[in-house]
Amino acid sequence: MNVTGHTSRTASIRDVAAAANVSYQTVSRVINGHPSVKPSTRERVLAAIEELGFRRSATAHALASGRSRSVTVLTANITHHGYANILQGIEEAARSASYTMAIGVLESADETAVRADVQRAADAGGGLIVIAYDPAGVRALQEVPAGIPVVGVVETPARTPGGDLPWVWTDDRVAAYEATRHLLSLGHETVHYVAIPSSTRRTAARTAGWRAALREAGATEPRPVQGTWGPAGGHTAGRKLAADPSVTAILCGNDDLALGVMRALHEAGRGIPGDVSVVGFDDAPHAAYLTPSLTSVRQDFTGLGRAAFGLLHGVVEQSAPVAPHPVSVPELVVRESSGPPQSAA
Amino acid sequence: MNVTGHTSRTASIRDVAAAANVSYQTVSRVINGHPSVKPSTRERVLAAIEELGFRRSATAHALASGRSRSVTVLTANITHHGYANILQGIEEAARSASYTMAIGVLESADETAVRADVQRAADAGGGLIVIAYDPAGVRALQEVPAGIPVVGVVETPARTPGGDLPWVWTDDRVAAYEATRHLLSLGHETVHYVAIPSSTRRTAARTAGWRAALREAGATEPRPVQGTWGPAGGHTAGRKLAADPSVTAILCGNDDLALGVMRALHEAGRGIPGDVSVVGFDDAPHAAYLTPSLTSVRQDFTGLGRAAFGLLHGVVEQSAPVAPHPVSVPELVVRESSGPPQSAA
DNA sequence: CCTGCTTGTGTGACCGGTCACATTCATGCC
DNA sequence: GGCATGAATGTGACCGGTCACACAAGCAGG
Repeated sequence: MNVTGHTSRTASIRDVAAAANVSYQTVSRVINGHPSVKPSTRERVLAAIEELGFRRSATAHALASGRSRSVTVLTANITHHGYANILQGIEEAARSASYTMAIGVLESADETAVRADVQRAADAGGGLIVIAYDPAGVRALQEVPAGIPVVGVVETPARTPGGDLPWVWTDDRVAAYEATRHLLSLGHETVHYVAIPSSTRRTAARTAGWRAALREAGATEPRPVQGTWGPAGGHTAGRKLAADPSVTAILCGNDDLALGVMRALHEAGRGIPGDVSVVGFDDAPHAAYLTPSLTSVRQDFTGLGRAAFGLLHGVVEQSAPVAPHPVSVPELVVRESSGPPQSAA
Repeated sequence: MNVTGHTSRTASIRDVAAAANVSYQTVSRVINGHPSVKPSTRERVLAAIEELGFRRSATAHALASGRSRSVTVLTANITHHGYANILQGIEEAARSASYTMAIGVLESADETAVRADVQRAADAGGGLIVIAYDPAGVRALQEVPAGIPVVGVVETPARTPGGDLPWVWTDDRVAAYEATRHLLSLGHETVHYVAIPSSTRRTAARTAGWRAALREAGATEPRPVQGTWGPAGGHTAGRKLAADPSVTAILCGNDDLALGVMRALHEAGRGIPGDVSVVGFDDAPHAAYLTPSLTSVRQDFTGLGRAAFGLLHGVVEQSAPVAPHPVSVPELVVRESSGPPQSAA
């Protein structure tokens, strides 16, 4: 509110200086909390600031100081559970560090498109966080020009080619391994897997963990069924699996996929977990409320986002040592959708 | 990639000028596509730009020109279906207008907290879009200082107090009305309602539409049950409703709420839609894949987001006339979760 | 041939801050 | 008393662009 009635335009540092009868530099000192300003002067300046409704321009500050106090997050998606919660975590951490968060959505994995997106993000000036869970993200991470501080949220850490990269991740491999072991230990002969689209064909962490558990148990290794991110993909995959009576246990790359699979099984008249056990991934909010409730692997995406920002902050302020690290250990939450196979029941 | 091997620091307009042997102003003309530059000169400048890897600083551009080409979206949530898809729509539209999208999450509805958030967003310089579906958002919308271009995504348009405000919304009232009529026409005596937290106690559009349909049909009007945004709240509400055998039809403020309600009904041994019909709201991706699949009201949140940006763009460039408007008409999607009451079956 | 307009280009100021350095004045110490 | 020292404040340049205007050259018309 402007009590005096008319605010022509936002007041600048020099306007304040004039009003307080000091130099602009003194005003700068006051707003930056510099110690050597006489208390009486400070008072005067603060009064002028208040009176003129002065607010320091973030743009000018960024230009002059070189520090922009902003992060741009590059991601191929913002609506799915995992992505959205990572964003949430980044925002939380950013806000408490007085940073601003911008978002750039990678619409296509096409090389030139991604390059353009990365450039736009880089032009913004601040640091970058790239969610590299998919081909578009992976490519974006590669495409970031040198010299720009960047942190990657990745599926699997690379085998550190040239030193440590500022990356964060969760241990999906172990998570999938545990989930698969859970099903095997219930007595299932083997476990089928409906995969999320992965960042790179070869190193899908979840697939690897699943496979490792099967191999270790000497179980047969079915071909993973390729899914999408949403329930529709799960439904399609589920229909195929439902047609095969030998299938008694299915691990899904995420909870939406699991939902679609469960629906397909239901439509095919197969009971859960009576005929087929289903396990999801991520423990999205709805997993616990499905009928049957869904056994899943809980992931701390928000914490992952916070960690990503923390790492970036360290890089930018080059205070903290930059070390990549996984965040929390995923935790298996057993619910109604998984049980022993019928023959063993 | 830098083929020459070493990029000291990002080249400025004057570096390019020196390399091309022209004045910085000519470089400025080239990058802005000004017509009166001799083709040969333009070539030379472009070559220099390419060679030095010059990219115009968005910060400096914003400061000097006064236009920042950025939107900041203020919202209390980014993970729920509706909010996330609005963001998605805004981003799409923003990207195609070469705008940048920043997000500020309103953590609390507390007045001073909201004010601080709004200030931070305003300091960024660009336009503002406020999602005012909840108390925090509504307050934020009020708190935006005059002179800053802002568009509100609101639940219900105000009865235009002082002229038209730049707002967008969907017609939730009609949507809830239709959904309620659907249930009544199936033969239900009345319809219970589990509400989402609304922006203001009095003018919840969904509640109003529901109530209008009941009144029109001469049905009794049960007290709406207050829910939250997530399935947990629906579960709590559902337990109460499940305990009342007279309840045969429930309308839920969103699909997550409906999920929780369905779970509670199931736990209480009540069949859907045999004993109780359930209708959701928003038609989230999982609605179609639940068992039973959920009757819901489809909302075009992405389109709403795009419209919001379009309106803001019009305000900022003051080209298009600024008129508030609802976007699409919500559409009822009937699925398995709603049917005639048992007595009528 | 001079005026007048267009095309192509350069100069200086400015956007709203920060930074490095200069200056003034009051002390403290020898 | 003279001088180094630190506190308090001011000055000019600069960050990387844009804007308003000046200016030179080319070509038309009178």
